[in-house]
Amino acid sequence: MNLSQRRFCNTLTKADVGNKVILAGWVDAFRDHGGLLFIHLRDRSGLVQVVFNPEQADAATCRTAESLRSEFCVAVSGMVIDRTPGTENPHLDTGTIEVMAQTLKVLADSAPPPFQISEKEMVAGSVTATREDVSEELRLQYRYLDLRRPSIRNNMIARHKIYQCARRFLDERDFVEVETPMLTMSTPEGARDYLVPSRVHPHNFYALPQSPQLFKQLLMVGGLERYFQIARCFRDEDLRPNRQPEFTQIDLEASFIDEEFIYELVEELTVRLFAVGGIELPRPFPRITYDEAIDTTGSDKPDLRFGLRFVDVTDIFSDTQYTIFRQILKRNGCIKGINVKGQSEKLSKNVLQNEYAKTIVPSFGAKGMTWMRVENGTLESNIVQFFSDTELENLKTRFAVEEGDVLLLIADASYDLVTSALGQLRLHIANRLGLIPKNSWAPAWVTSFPLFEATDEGGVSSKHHPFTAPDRTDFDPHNINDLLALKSRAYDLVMNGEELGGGSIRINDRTLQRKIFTALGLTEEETREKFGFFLRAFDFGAPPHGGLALGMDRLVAMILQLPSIREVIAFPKNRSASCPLTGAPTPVADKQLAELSLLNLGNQSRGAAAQITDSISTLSWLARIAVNSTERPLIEKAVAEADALADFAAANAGSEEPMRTVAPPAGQRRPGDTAIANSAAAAGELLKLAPATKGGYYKVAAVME
RNA sequence: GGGGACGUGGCGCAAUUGGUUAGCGCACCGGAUUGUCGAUCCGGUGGUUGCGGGUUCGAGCCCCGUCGUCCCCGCCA
Repeated sequence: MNLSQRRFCNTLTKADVGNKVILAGWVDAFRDHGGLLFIHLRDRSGLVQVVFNPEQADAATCRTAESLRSEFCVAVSGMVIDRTPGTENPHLDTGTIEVMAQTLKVLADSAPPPFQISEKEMVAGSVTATREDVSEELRLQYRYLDLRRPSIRNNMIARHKIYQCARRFLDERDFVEVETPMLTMSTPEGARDYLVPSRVHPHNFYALPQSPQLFKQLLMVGGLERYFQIARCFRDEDLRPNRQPEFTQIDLEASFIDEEFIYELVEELTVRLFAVGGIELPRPFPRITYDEAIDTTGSDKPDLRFGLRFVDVTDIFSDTQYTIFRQILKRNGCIKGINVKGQSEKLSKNVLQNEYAKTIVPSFGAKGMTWMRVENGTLESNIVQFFSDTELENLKTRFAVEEGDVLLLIADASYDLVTSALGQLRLHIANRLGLIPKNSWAPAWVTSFPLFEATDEGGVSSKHHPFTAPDRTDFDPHNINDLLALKSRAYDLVMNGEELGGGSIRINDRTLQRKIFTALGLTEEETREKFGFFLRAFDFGAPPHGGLALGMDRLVAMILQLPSIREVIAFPKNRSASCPLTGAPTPVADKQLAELSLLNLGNQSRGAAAQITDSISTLSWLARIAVNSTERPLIEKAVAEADALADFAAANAGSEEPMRTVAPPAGQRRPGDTAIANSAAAAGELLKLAPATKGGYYKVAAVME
């Protein structure tokens, strides 16, 4: 059998009847009727039924066929024939024909798979047929078997088609696909980096890119004008269901363009990508400002598939007698609510008061929730008696209430808290009551983000990244309020309450960039150290440019209407960022560590003195406390004494089990009853050796916090 | 980093709430079976209940620890 001439199972049709074909694939199912024997042969394309009939095939072939088991890899040659009337299988694409086997070759036998690979319900088309629910851990451990399952395999193929669609389109629009380095420089801002130690440069590290951000901007300085890349990105953060430590972005950047160019380009791209999945997106994509999104949905990635928009009712209660509201308003708070139209039957008094007001809404961070139901044309609730007729009438008008409506209000002194809690409540209610229409798609551009957000230390940090252009340049980099009022030329593409991607128009002006770094509290020196190579590029005629990145994993999962991005990634990692298939990450041999200068094996290349020096450097680094030259000999002495004591203890310990503590654990108190401040603290010298300060605070190691 | 849940043959689950020899379905193995397609029928193998301690006459079940997985929050410029 010449396998290179084989046909794909699912491509066989009535037109092939009478032809001899060669097939290869895996045994999906077999049914031995004693003599007559059927198998479903599966390859990448799908299934076809192969029949072994002792009257058609020789005895040896039939004997081999009897030994077949699930997942044996086989090659078959035979004649395509019409199925006898009454034996067609309407649930199989190839159900009107079958292949009468002539020869059979077992290419590889198979151990029983750890879980069922055949998705028989696809064949049966029966509502009662459900695939076994296999734990995802097991699926990932045997991902190569999981990938044989038609649904996962089809996800991979669909992803491929989406990629090719993106490439074709961007090529049409004159974008150049360029690869940027995987081994690059650690950037201090943003998420945690994955670090790669350098063997050639001891104690130096590469970082895996969190995104190609700096490089794609350098490509613009480099005159490529239009760049894209399907780029792998790495972030060492804790995982969430739809987050992976390595993920894929379709990353693009263009010169001499503005926001409108990006909106047009990415809308067209997105529409084409969704069309691959047979989804027609509504156009044009609406735009909503960040402020409006927060004000009406409580989210910067609003789910616009359904209503439940926030209505502000703060002014209605300006003179209220209701104590809770009055106190909140006295503190400059606000009151917002949503009208859940015609759902009072599903939201009983009990559910509203005991579930929502007492449990669910507090879990969203709000202190409480006020609810009112429209019954017989009036507002009913547990606290309605505290409100004046005018207040109630105003509420009815403001929310345009009708019989059966339910009003849910959240009030708090903090605007952010009200919008955040009400936003979560909005989603909770919509999910619970099934208010989100199926098969609906609500793309939107979110624009005019704040450029900065306040940090805990009293400064500001970039909301997007420090290279994002602000909407105006006449700000004072030292005035926090001025900075927080700045908008950025950033934009996010959101769909159905998920962020598909985002980007911005970048800064290409040196002076402005420097001003931004000043605002971020970075000194000239820090800036040079962190971004020197990057800023230098902007001394040489950097063109105006901007771009965007789309999260491909989420995008593909959404197009294929799958809940998890792990279904569209060939070899995903689990929640603890490890790979159940390979076991990565794994320990490595000491020798390997030593070669990377990550471990001192204590060989002849380093003496004992060098080791002490090293451990003091390590301690100093761990504690983030500088050790100056006068202190160093003292600390060396102390460490040496501690080592000696440890050796002495080890030598005299005998067979005693080591103890964690010599004294029973108990609360320890300093003697006396008056507070004593450390004199060094009073003099402001307690942390004078801390190597870095920011916003008037000392930076200390996480272990000290 | 904080909180919650789970862990029982290869897989998915049960075990009347601490009481016989830990059951069931699928898978697997053997046999029967010439039109099945979730084939069917008959028979069979397979478990130190994640691991380590403890309480008890007795632990799958209770307690402590540990490992692993999942969910929520923090985190994710």
